Amino acid sequence: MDAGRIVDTALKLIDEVGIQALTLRMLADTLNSGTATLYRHFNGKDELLALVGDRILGEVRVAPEELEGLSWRDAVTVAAEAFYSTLCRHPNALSLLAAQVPVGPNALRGRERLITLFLSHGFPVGLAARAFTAIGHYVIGFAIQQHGPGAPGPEDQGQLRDYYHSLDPTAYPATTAAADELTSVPLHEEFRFGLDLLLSGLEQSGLSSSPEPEDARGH
Amino acid sequence: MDAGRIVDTALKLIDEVGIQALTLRMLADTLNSGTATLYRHFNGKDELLALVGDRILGEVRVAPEELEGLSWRDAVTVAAEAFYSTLCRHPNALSLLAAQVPVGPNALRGRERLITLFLSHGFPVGLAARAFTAIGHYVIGFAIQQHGPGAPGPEDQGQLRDYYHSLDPTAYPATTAAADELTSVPLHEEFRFGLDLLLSGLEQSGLSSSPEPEDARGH
DNA sequence: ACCTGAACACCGTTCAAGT
DNA sequence: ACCTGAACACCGTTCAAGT
Repeated sequence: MDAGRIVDTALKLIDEVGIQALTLRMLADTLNSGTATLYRHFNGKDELLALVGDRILGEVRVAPEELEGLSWRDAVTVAAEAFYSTLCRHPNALSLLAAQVPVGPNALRGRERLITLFLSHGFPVGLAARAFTAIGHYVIGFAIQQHGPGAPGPEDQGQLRDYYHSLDPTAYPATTAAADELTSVPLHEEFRFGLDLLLSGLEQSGLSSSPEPEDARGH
Repeated sequence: MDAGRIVDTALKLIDEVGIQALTLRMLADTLNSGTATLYRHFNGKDELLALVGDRILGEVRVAPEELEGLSWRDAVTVAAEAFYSTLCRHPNALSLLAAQVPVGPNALRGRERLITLFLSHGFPVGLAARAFTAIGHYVIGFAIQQHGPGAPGPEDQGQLRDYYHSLDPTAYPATTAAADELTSVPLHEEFRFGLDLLLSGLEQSGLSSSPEPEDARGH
């Protein structure tokens, strides 16, 4: 029994039953072992969960060829979309990526690639670092809030709409007026809307300072 | 013993010892009561924690006069800053606001006010709803990732910088080059950077559609 | 009617005892 | 040297028994 198989099994169980329901006994049973054996490979549950978090980041795959010839804006969009769609594949495990600056090997690799992307398109290092932080936080934060445990799934959007509509229109005129718009937009579109806002803002901030608007969109 | 006092005490304990360490026994002891009594007021720990989350949202205070005469961009900035600074006051409780669309009374009040703000400045209802979602998710997502449990506090930024610097510059050229920039920017400034990107993007998206650029900045 | 001591099934973690 | 059964202190939750 190697550490990798334990982490893989833990992620699979979390995907199936949720992170609250994952138990070291359950994990040990699935591996035909005992809980005490797990402690030979990890210092405790927290350390194991951190490795599961990095394991998820390792699933993000963007082939270098995919980004070739793209403008920085299109390239960042492709990378952010790949990141987001990976996170959506593990809604039950998302909370593992909150509440800490990920420093596992896969987190390092992803950070390196995105910062490199900005630098290679002429962003000064300070702007590249802050753009990375803003976009990284946005992607993870959005995924956690829309897909995390307890969040209404696509089929619960209807319930949320009914709830907004059931409010007193005198007390909540704006919310009831926007009820349909708040609940009808597909989550992926909602994600793209905010991402595009960030990138438009970044594009604009570049006009007054340094990053090249060379390599313009659409080829 | 009323429900409000239980929620207040729970939040105080979470602020002090963290959300993982909060125990119903600890909470009951602090209230000079027993755990079974708590179940007379809440269906279980999850329901109690949801109320603590809404209790935090109730701390966000923005006086209507503060927003008077401001451009929509400045008004949204004031509101987002007030929201963010409230969240920063309860770092140990932030995870309560992730992973669900908040629908408590204070969440409703805040949503109503921000959507009203957009509508009153001429945003079409669809754009107002998506702008609300994007900004709300950004504020909460950013706060959780920078201040949540396990996240390095300001004093740990130095440790993170040392860690980035200790990496092999051949394997991680961009990360080591950006190490100082990734760890030296004050968190509040980093928050403002991303918020400004979102608002700039929103401003730009308005130019090609409908929201009035009337009420221009700076008065 | 309202409260609660004591129990229940379960958790993460440890360690002496096995192989 | 590596594994693990059984125990430890603790958790959220329940309910019969108290007032």
